[in-house]
Amino acid sequence: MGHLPLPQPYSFELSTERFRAFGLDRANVWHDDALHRFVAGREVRIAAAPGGVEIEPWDDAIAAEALRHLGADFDLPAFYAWAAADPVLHRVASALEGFRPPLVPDPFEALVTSITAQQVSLQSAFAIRSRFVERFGTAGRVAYAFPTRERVASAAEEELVALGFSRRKAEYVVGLARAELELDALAALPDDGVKARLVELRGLGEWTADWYLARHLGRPHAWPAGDLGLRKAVRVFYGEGEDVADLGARLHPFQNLSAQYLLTGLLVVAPTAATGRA
DNA sequence: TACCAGGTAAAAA
DNA sequence: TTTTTACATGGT
Repeated sequence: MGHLPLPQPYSFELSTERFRAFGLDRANVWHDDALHRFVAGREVRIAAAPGGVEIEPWDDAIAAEALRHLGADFDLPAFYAWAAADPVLHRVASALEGFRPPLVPDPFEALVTSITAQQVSLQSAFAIRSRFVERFGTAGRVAYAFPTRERVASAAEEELVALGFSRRKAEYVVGLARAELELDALAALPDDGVKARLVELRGLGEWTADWYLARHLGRPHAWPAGDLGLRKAVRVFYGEGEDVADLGARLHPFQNLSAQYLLTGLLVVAPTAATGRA
């Protein structure tokens, strides 16, 4: 067991909202007031602790990956100072002080997670993805290790269809697993380069590439302008007249944090307005 | 029941 | 070149 300090401010409660809001994700299990998932190859339990989190079990590799996973690299004080000039963002950021968007540690997990969420509700996506994780992943005590690329490469598309994947998405996921592209190498490329490589693969479009930049690589300027949830959040917080692409340009250089604050704001700040009837 | 939900590729016009 | 359609599940 180890104590992992995180840059302040940090709210464990707000930062883990995503793991409770949409149903069960077998690879990121909220249980017993803690987040259970595989980090650096081992199943860990991450719980709130003064000034950060406590992690069990503990070693240097786990600590390093957990830091990144928990969003330690985001500069929240700089973001808040900058957001103070925008009344809308200031309101949302103030209500979510200490929210650090978690990053998906594994690139394959990030992409498959996005594919499962294409077009369908997050509730549906979580349900289908959990069945996939249980079928092809490795069971731990509480959580499952997300299926490896190698395991999925050897799967039959028909096996995914049986879990509720559309035939098209089953082809995307197995095709991605079997593709030549070296995912770890993408981290060395600029945003545009990452997107160009990803959208060459069947089933990975601009939306998926944007979320890869935002949720896996943690790139500051990522802005998934086509995302339905983000579009709703912009409508709710900025009003009908606001153009999502224009707003993205205006939110430079904090597009990623802005997008994630607006989306979490839908869950936490304006649950009533989020119905779209406000 | 029908419609919508954190898209994408392929067919049709 | 631009527009339309199919896709599968879960919630309402």
